[in-house]
Amino acid sequence: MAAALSVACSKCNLRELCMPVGLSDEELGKIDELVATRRKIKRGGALFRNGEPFKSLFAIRTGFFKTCVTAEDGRDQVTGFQMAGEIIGLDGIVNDQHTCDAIAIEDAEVCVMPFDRITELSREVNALQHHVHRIMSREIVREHGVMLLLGSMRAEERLAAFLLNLVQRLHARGFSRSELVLRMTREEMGSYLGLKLETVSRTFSKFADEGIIEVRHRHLRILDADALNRLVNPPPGRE
Amino acid sequence: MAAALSVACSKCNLRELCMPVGLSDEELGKIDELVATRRKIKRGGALFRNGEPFKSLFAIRTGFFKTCVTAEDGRDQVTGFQMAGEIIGLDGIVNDQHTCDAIAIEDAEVCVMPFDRITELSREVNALQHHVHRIMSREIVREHGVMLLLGSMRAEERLAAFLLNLVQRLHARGFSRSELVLRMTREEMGSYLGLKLETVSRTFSKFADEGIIEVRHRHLRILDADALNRLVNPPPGRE
DNA sequence: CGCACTCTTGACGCACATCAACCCAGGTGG
DNA sequence: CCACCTGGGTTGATGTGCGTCAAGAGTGCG
Repeated sequence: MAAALSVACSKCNLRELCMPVGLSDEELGKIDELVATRRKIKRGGALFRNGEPFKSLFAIRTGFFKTCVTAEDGRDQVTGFQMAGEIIGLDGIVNDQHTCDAIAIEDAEVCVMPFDRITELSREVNALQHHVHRIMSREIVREHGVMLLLGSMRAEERLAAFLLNLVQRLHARGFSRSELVLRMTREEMGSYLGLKLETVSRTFSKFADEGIIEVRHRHLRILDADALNRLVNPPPGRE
Repeated sequence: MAAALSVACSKCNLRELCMPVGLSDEELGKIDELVATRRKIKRGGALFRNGEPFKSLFAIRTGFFKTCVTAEDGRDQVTGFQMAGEIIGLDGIVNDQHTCDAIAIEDAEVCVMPFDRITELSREVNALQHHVHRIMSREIVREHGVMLLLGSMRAEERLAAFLLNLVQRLHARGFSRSELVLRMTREEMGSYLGLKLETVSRTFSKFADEGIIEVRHRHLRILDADALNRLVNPPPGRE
């Protein structure tokens, strides 16, 4: 019943990111049956779209996604950027259909995990059950943070928070703590941050002038992470 | 083991709001053991606070809550308003501690559902398992909507969307489709909507001038729901 | 009755949006 | 290999929606 996959979950180097830890050998064996198949998505392609029936969650193996919701009048809002090891598709569970678009912003590959397999297995494997709960809860908490950002931060603070979050996640995947390649356009960042692309661009330039970062197109180097941190959490003294 | 409660879940008139539907008698009996106890919270009191250990989810029986996250520098952001039948506390699951404050904005009573009972029982009762997933997914989708609102709507659109959402939820609980009492202050609405209280007040006045609503303090009557709808989803023709 | 809190309204300022011109890099085809 | 084109990015000038500051009215609780 286990599909012939190039790499089983139990052997995957992203395991600690998307799977529960501390499983017995028997449980690991079961977990390997979670992933039914893999799917490759070209840059610009959709993993799923608003309105499509929900059947599976997806674990990102390689590549980068954005998710966006679209208002009926066409305005849209990027709700998140997802990278390797992250789970995508949770929005579809409530009504058995997806409520946002997931678009690859670079060539990507995902592990397809049929949701009914997940529910079945999480009745047997407690760690998996807890893991599913944690992933959903984490997403809720992340969105709380975005609401704080959108609701009460200024442009510089938003961008600083965004950059810090990005490098932190990349660092957890073995990349540099100070250097990164922006996978998304200024417009996509702006949409996520509730800003226009010109404002994003200007704010980058301002940070660069102040010696906080170095930007060349999509290559970004953080020179003064403390300065960014101070922007996000203004220093004690004025409130 | 079942606590002596005034009203069992199986007999509760809010059952269809917070519990799964279509249970067998046997399952209903089990569900009745979910609620360990009840807790009353006075207006202004906290159900839980950021940093407190997470043990239970709460189903609101009566009253009204707000949840807010607080940045390290004191800025805070209302992330939602919750009413009877809604579940609160999902943010605590990831790290076994709450990451926001839940404050009663009017005298309230909640059903305390220990999370380990929930996980245990949802291994036996598939409908409960699915229900938990749906509740969390619904919260994620709701927050997507808030992000759209905060990221790309103007003040009037935000307030219109907020009012429509409120009456719709109240209507689902048997209240009027056009008349409501605002349980929260202008400042709390503002925080939720990413606006200052003066802007909220002015926008109310503007709506009233235009004959869309009638406001007297916290009593609000919607005179022209279509006008509000048009604000949220601008009519086809200009985009 | 009086105090504290909430709400309203006005005047003014600013952060960000808008509009517009231009640059740059990469891909394509002759 | 170069000319061209297209999409992404930067930067400046100008506009405006909402924030800020301030004064005062209404409401309800002790």
